[in-house]
Amino acid sequence: MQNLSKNQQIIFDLIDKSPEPLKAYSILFSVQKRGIKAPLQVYRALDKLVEIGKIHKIESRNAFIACQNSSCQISKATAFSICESCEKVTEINNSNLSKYLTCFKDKNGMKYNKYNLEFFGLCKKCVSKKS
Amino acid sequence: MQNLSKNQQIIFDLIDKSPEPLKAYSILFSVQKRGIKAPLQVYRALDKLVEIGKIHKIESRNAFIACQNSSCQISKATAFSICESCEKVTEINNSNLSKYLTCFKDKNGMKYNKYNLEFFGLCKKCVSKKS
DNA sequence: ATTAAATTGTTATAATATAACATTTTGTAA
DNA sequence: TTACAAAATGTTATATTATAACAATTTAAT
Repeated sequence: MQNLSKNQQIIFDLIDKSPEPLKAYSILFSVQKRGIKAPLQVYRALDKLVEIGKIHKIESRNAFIACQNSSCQISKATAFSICESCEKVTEINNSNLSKYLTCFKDKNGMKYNKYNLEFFGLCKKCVSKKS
Repeated sequence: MQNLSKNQQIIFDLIDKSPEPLKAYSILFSVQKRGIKAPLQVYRALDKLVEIGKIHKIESRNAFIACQNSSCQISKATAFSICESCEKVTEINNSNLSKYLTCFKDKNGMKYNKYNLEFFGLCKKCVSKKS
């Protein structure tokens, strides 16, 4: 596995340390003190980090999270749980699920090589708050 | 089920007739002749149509498609196949899959009430073109 | 008729993302 | 060790997607 470039490393470190998904412009704001001044610098690093599987994009939130599974692998099978109250996002690492979806074949005869799944609901904490 | 308002109906008809997912600003362009002039008018109709389950948002594409299943139900369990070559999007209606995902429970103890799944790959046509 | 909820109209602006072009750095093979 | 290609960077401008805020109108149920 290749090493990260300077900008990629700066941005990966930030995302990796964050307890919550980060948005591109919030990343931009955070790394301006480190010399990254333009949106495109952020987006290019994000694209690369996604491509090599170090981070994932949470599509429904336009935000990025560090990979929690095997941090160097290209990610073709991603699943997340998202709390609609506190917005906590967790990567799901469940071999039964990934096996089921990787092997899934629909009647349309399409050959899948990738999937992304997002579950929505209330996390434990938020469920108990509401009761 | 309630009737659609004027703007909602105009925009739903457009999406429903389209063979491919439509983006908000392309919708705006198409309906300007019918008196809808501002982005917000489009987004408000889209929000409502999504809420009542007449259309779905394809999150990875920021585009909207008419529901192919039971067009009046609130959609809490959506799955799509997306061809990465021709961008054709099809709603997957597979009871085994929806049953599996609706019942899925992860070890985090979170209570899911909704999911969205997007499969990516090559459709039949595009697979044969490449060979 | 009254009234609350939903919808519409409108202007402005926020948030997300890419185009285009020039330069520099990095890895690798002659 | 130089030369070369690929990757990464820097920069300005702009495209695309989405919402805020406020006023007016329509709809549907009393």
